[in-house]
Amino acid sequence: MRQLPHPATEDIRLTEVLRALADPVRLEIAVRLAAQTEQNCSSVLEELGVHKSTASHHYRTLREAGVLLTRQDGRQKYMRLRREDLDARFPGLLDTILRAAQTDVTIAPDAVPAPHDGA
Amino acid sequence: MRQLPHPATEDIRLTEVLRALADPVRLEIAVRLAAQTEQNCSSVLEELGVHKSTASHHYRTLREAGVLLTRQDGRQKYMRLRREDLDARFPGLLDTILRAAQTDVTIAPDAVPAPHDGA
DNA sequence: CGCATAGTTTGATAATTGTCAAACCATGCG
DNA sequence: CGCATGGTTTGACAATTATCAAACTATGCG
Repeated sequence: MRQLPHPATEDIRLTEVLRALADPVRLEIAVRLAAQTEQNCSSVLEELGVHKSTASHHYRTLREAGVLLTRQDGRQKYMRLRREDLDARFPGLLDTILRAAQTDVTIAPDAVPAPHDGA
Repeated sequence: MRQLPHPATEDIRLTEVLRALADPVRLEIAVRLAAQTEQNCSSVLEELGVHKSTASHHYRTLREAGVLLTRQDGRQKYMRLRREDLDARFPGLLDTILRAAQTDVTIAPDAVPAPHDGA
C-alpha cells in the first residue's frame, strides 16, 4: 500500500490549511477537485501546465496540510478533497474558501490551457 | 492624510487574504482585532512579543491584503478589521476563518499571554 | 524649537518556497 | 525478467519572507 502520509483529522492545523490554499496553483487544484470529486495526478498537471515534479510538490503540500487524500489504483494515483475531515475540524472553512475562489481569479486563464512553455 | 494604502474592496484577492492569515502571528492579530474591534499597534506587539518593526511588517502585510485598516489618531495608529469589505468580497470567509482559529492553537501559549483569562 | 513617543522603512540574514530537470522507485504488462 | 508508465525525491536556483536592529519620520508636548 503506497499510502502517503496524511495527518490525522485532529492534527490538521489552520495555518497549514490556509498556507496550502494560499498558492494559486494549489487553490486551483482544490477547486478542480471540488468539481470533480476525484482526479488523476497527471490530468491536473497537464491542465495547469506545470512540471510533473512541481505538481507532485503541490500535491504533497496539500496532502500534508490535510486538504487532500491520495489513493493509489494500479499505476495511477487519484486525489480527493478531505471534505468530511476538514469540515469536522474547521466547519465551513473549505466550502467558504472554495466559494470565494469562484468569485476570484486565481490563475491567469491564459496560463492554464496548454502545457506551453512561458516563464 | 496619513492614510496608508489599502486595496479597494474589489481588488482584494483571495490568495492574498489566505496568505496573510496563514501566518500564526498575523492570524493571532486578526483574532485579537476581532475580539476588540480596534487596537493600538504597540499593544499588539507587546502582547505577541515581537519586535516593533516585525509587528509593523505584519500590519502592512495584513493591510495590503485588505484584511485590516489603519487609522491614525494623534500619535498613535489604530487598526481594525475590514469586516464589511471582506464580507462583501468573500462572504463568510473572515468569520469562518476566525471561528476556525478559535478551535486551533495558532501560537504557542507560553509565548503569548492569552487575550482574556490568565496565562 | 527641542525632545520624547509611535510607527515605518531600510538593511541584513536565515529560512522557506516555487519551479524545473534529472534521477529514482513502484506498478503493471508483454 | 525487462521495459514503459505514473509519481516521487533530490538537486539546484531564484524569489519571497520572517525577524531583529538601527535609522528615519511624523506627531504632540513643554
